[in-house]
Parts: sequence; structure tokens; C-alpha cells
Amino acid sequence: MGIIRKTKSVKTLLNEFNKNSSAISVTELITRLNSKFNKTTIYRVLDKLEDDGVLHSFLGKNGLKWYAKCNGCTADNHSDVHPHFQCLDCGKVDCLSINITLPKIPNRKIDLAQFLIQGQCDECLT
Amino acid sequence: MGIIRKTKSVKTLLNEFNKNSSAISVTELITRLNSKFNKTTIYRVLDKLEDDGVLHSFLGKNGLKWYAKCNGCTADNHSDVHPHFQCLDCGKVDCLSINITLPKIPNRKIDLAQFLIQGQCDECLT
DNA sequence: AATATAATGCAACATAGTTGCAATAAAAAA
DNA sequence: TTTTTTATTGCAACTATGTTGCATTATATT
Ligand SMILES: [Mn+2]
Ligand SMILES: [Mn+2]
Ligand SMILES: [Zn+2]
Ligand SMILES: [Zn+2]
Repeated sequence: MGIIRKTKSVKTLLNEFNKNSSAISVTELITRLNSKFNKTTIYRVLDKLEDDGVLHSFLGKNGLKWYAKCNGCTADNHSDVHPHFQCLDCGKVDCLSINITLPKIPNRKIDLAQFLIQGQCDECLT
Repeated sequence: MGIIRKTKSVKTLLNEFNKNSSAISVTELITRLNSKFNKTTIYRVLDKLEDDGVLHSFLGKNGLKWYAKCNGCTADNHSDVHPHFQCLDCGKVDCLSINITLPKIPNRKIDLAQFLIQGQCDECLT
């Protein structure tokens, strides 16, 4: 079930994601909003925003959970099958709007795929 | 640093991986060998076997750590950049010997990539 | 303003993984 | 074979991420 009431925590979290287009890890959000909201609230709001098709989640380095804004998703129609890029220098994570071609695998049904690419981002390269 | 002494735990763990070619999660190994070895030992031996190029590790569903046998790797030359497939029905994880073509990303340097595909395995399909 | 209930905070819990240190066991030396 | 060296182990305590139940609070509706 998604979000029903526009509470302070919902507005604050949405605001964090509107600052720029980068993904944000849950631990980073908890650190940032530590004084304002309980971590349980943050986990729950993020979960609902994902249900609503506002955010999508994925696992970054070390299996940490990250969230990023969706692009034209709705509650019934999520389509966030794109690779993610994590910079090993600064830690920043971005969604890559690249069409990844899933390999054909005999005798197996593919439901979903997650692709995490690691290296150095544009800013850290120079 | 890798393995120096062929201890019971080393032999036992290698034996687990020689039963078949599937990957094994650390938690599964801890459960299996619970009565014989401490979990700390298991974590440490796996870590060393990876250093030696005997096993390689990756993250499966929920960010859990999995290990699988390497194929012709040495301590100085690991090359385990292949996709992994996890069955959502039985949980089994396999290495896919498929050559994945990394997408070209402008202004970024790619160091490594992990590709986890989820769905149904051959056995669970029928 | 009164009501219904979604959302929150808190404490307690679950699980994966790590660390320091004393005790043990494998390999080398005697 | 016995002694010595030190790599490895077990244990307990810890860190970190994430979850759950329940009483309290805040939002939206009447
Ligand atoms: Mn994304
Ligand atoms: Mn593999
Ligand atoms: Zn960077
Ligand atoms: Zn299966």
C-alpha cells in the first residue's frame, strides 16, 4: 500500500530527491534526517513511495539499499530495468538511461535483472 | 593473504564446493557446518580462498554474499566477470558462462560490473 | 469541533558480518 | 619423535542494516 497522507516526512524525503537526480542510500538519508525523523519512518515512507511508482530501489556496493526517482512510473507500471553506476572514489550512484540487452539463457525464465557497474564518475576522473 | 595451512575447515569447505558446480551462500554454509566450525572461521576461510583465486564471491538477492568455484583463476589473475542467475523459486544460484558486453558510458571509467539475473531455473520451470 | 485512522516514535528484535584475544593445531625445525 | 613456531580457530562482544508491535500523534474527513 502506498502513501495516503502528505506528512512532513513524505515532503522532506521527496525534497531530498528533488535536489538533484542522483540516487541516495537509505543510510545517507537516515544520517541526514536523523534529528527530524526516526529511521523506521524513513524506511516506511521510502517503501511506500516505491509502491506508488515515485521512487525505485536497488542494491549498491556491499548490498546497501539505494533509492532514486522514477521516470514516468505509476503504481501499476514500474519499469526501472536500467543499470546503475557507482563511483568507487566519491560513492555517488546514478541511474544509467541505457537500454541493456538481456542475454538469452536456454531453459530459464528471466523475471528481473540488476546491473551494477562500478568505477570512476566524470567528476572523479579529472 | 591466502591460505597457508590445509586445515580441516579448508578441506571441508572445498569439499562443499566440489559436490556440484552451483554457488553457495555464506549463510547456507554456516547452517550446514554449524556443528563443526564457528561462523567466524567460515567467513575467514572463504575470504582466503577468494584471495587464492580458488573461489569468487558476489552478492545475490537481498545483498547476501555467495561464493562459487573459479575457473582457471590464480591469486594474481582473477577474471570472474560473468552474470549470475538466481532462481526465485528454489533459490539456487549459478554462474552463467556468458560473455556480457559492457555498455559504453561517456566520461566514466569502468572497473567492474556485477550482473544478477533473477527468474526460474530449468528444474523449477517444468 | 469531533471523529476515524494513517502515520509516527520508540524499544526491542533479527540477521549478516567483523574484531580482539587467548587457546589450539599444523607445519617446520631440532 | 619431540619441540618450537605461528597460522588458524573459537568465543564473546560488537557493528550495521533492516524489521516488528504497539501506544501515541497528526492528518484528513464528517
Ligand atoms: Mn535507477
Ligand atoms: Mn560466478
Ligand atoms: Zn565520483
Ligand atoms: Zn529453481
